[in-house]
Amino acid sequence: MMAMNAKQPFAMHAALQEPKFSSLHSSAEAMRRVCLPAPQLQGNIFGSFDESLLARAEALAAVDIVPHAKGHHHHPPFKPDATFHAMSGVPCAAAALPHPAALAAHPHPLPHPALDGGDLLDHLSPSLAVGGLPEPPALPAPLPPLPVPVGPPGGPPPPPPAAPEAESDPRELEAFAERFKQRRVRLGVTQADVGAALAALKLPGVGSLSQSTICRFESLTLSHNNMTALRPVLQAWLEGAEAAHRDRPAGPDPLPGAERKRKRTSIAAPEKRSLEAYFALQPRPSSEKIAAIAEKLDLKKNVVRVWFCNQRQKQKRMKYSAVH
DNA sequence: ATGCATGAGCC
DNA sequence: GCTCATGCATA
Repeated sequence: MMAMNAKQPFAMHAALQEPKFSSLHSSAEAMRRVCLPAPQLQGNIFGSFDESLLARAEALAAVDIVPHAKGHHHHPPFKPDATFHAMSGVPCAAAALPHPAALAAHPHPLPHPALDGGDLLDHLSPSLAVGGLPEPPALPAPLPPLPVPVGPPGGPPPPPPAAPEAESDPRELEAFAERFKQRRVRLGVTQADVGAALAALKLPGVGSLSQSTICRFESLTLSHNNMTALRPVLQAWLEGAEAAHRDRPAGPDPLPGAERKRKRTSIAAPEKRSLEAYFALQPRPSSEKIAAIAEKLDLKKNVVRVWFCNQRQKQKRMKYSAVH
């Protein structure tokens, strides 16, 4: 018993979600909508081929994707990887950024949609030809090793929270995330520590966060919105932590305590490959289709449903959803 | 560092 | 049922 969720991180759940970047998201949604055939039409198309499509996806997955050649890897004519496809619309954020390091690279199995699926996949690629993007060559240093010890001794320490009307520039966030990590490590603090420490800040509406979230923040694997919301909080912590560090560089070792419970079902590789193939064909399968897939793969329907949700969510992570 | 999951809010 | 922010459990 006891309150397992006695905390309430942000009051920003829905409140902060759409308001600010609604236009961004809307456009993304809009595009998706435009691209997707009408629900009924969808049913039409897939209705007729339903089984053949599923079978295809399966066959696809079964036949396997990577022929692990010795000479070289693989060089698909195009990136079918649905997970990263959305990126094509973000030349500014991802393409123009020479991230020095970090930014976990995800290994990607890449299903092989070099078939009819290609047609279906077409709608996933916006193929947006950005005409005249006012890309300011102003790209400050990739990242200064140690920016500035924000702390004028004796004077009023005005911690600049952020620009009044900050544009939440993706590059700015990237830079901050990286600096944050460096300084955090410098302080000898773990991601988990940071998460826990946030509660002590007693910022309105801010509780603690998990190691996962801190990690994701540092690796920019959060939505742009999420990154933007978290930045001020983490910045506040960082400043406070560095200040405290100047006082007493050593602190007592934190709490160990632990209680485990929850379990995590893991989807086997073959099943995962099938799911990826299905996803490439149809990222938003109907409830019925999900049920069918679940049955074929011998997985619980809910597991499949959640898997699709998570896949979609991945598509929207900062790196490529930071569209403009 | 990430995969699968939960839960809130919206439709 | 979906999206989003987040987290537990794990590779």
